[in-house]
Amino acid sequence: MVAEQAGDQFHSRQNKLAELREDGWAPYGDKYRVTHSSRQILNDFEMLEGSGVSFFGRLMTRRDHGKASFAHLQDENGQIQIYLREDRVGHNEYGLYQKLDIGDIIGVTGEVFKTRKGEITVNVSSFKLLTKALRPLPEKWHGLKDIEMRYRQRYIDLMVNPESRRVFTLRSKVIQKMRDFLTDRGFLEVETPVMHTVAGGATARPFVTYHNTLDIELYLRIATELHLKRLVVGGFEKVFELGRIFRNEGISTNHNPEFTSVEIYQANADYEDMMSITEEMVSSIARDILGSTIINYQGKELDLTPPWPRKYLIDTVKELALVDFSQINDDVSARQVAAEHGIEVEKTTTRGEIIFAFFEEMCEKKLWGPVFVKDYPVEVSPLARRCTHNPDFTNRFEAFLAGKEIANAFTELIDPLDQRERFEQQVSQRLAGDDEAHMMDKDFITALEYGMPPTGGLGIGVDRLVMLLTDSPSIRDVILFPTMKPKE
RNA sequence: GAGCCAUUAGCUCAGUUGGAAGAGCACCUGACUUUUAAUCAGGGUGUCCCAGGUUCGAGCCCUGGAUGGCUCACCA
Repeated sequence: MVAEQAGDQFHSRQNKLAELREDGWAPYGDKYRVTHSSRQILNDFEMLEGSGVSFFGRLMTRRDHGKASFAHLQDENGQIQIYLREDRVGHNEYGLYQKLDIGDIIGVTGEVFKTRKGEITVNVSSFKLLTKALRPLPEKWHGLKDIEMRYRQRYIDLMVNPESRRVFTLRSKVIQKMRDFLTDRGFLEVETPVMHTVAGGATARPFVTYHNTLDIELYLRIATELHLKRLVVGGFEKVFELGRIFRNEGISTNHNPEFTSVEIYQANADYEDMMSITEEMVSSIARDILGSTIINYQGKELDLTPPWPRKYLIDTVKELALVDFSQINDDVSARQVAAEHGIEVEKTTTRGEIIFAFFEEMCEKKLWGPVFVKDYPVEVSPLARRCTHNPDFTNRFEAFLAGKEIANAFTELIDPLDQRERFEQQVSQRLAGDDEAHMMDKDFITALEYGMPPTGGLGIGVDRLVMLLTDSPSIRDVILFPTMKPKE
């Protein structure tokens, strides 16, 4: 026997792989005929005790006792113990078993029983190696803690950290419930382009790409809004799109360059209707998945039970930033107040932008919520309808949960002339150097000129909602493969 | 982009004042037919993130860099 390469479990396993092949075992096998999963065996033990079962899983632990051995096999939903004896499986197969490593995937067949200590176990009559693992698993007791490796090599995280599997299973259920909630209410799920010639629907910097044969630059979408509204123009009265959007901006515990949003549009509706949808959808998802509308996030309680309070943005600023903008009615005095509070302004900054800046900088994080903050300044809401009795503000709201903005919605702006002016305002900001300002979308204006019914629209940040429901502190904990810099 | 922190064995981590690189699990050798963080006997398997520097001597001190985390900035 060749001496082991010192210190290298990878090479040790490669040697075993070669030995297995020499001995005629196939280290990468065909599918195994299974009858049960680990969970089914554990759940139906009363019924299955004494009868034969077949299942497969990854070898996670083993306790060898000479001519017998205990081990745990893990499949998608759990682990179950197996018991092997040489006099049962045969000398040859037991020899194979002794060459197995933790991490290998095997299929087993045997009878269900309970050990002296009371653990449901399968007494193996035969087994088959399905997949040889060449790399060792992280430690069985502490799991994989290295955050960087958990993100970069999520497959290891999923193998050894049940909590991680729970988070992503729950994420999937949240999205499923969202779909059910909307389709049950007559919303039509649609798919609109991911590659845009004009990146619109939000104030954000887009990713730019290039189409060879068309010889044009294309943008990855920063929102689904403008295409969905075109569909409302076209006559679809209730639509939604659940999908990935991309923003070429900073990365933080609340921002990933690609993330998932759901946007919902309903004809002949307004932002009050969108508030109802938001609070009903979020609370019903929590109730269905977590069993309660009162959840815990990072050690604090968050009561999602509807109705959620509604507060005017200007009142929120008055309350939390202690500035009463109802008494400050022109740009000049607003800029003066901003300067007094250390909020940066330029000569052209307007009262509305300053009110919004006060809100973002001094109020948002204090909003544990849930709360709907409503009626935003028109300058920062270029796609929202103006309030009937105050054209400086719009019928827009954002929903805050645990200090995070999770929804943004408005009564949509359907007046094509006003929309054109708003775009022109954005374009002039863009020319002045604001590369996050909106671009002119002429076709969208044309669509509005054909006539869009009064419409309510809503966008929800799915990742942030999943963070709340899974009690995850970072958005990277709820995205399977978060954006990372290459290591080398 | 800035500040702070982290990076040591496959994994989780210790490493004192600058003086011969450690533990547990994993792994390797052997024993063991109901164990379960199995046990028992033996074995340390390492680019101390990278590159320089100071020093008789650097995991430790200094400079620069990489990646990650947190905070801030940025950002619907």
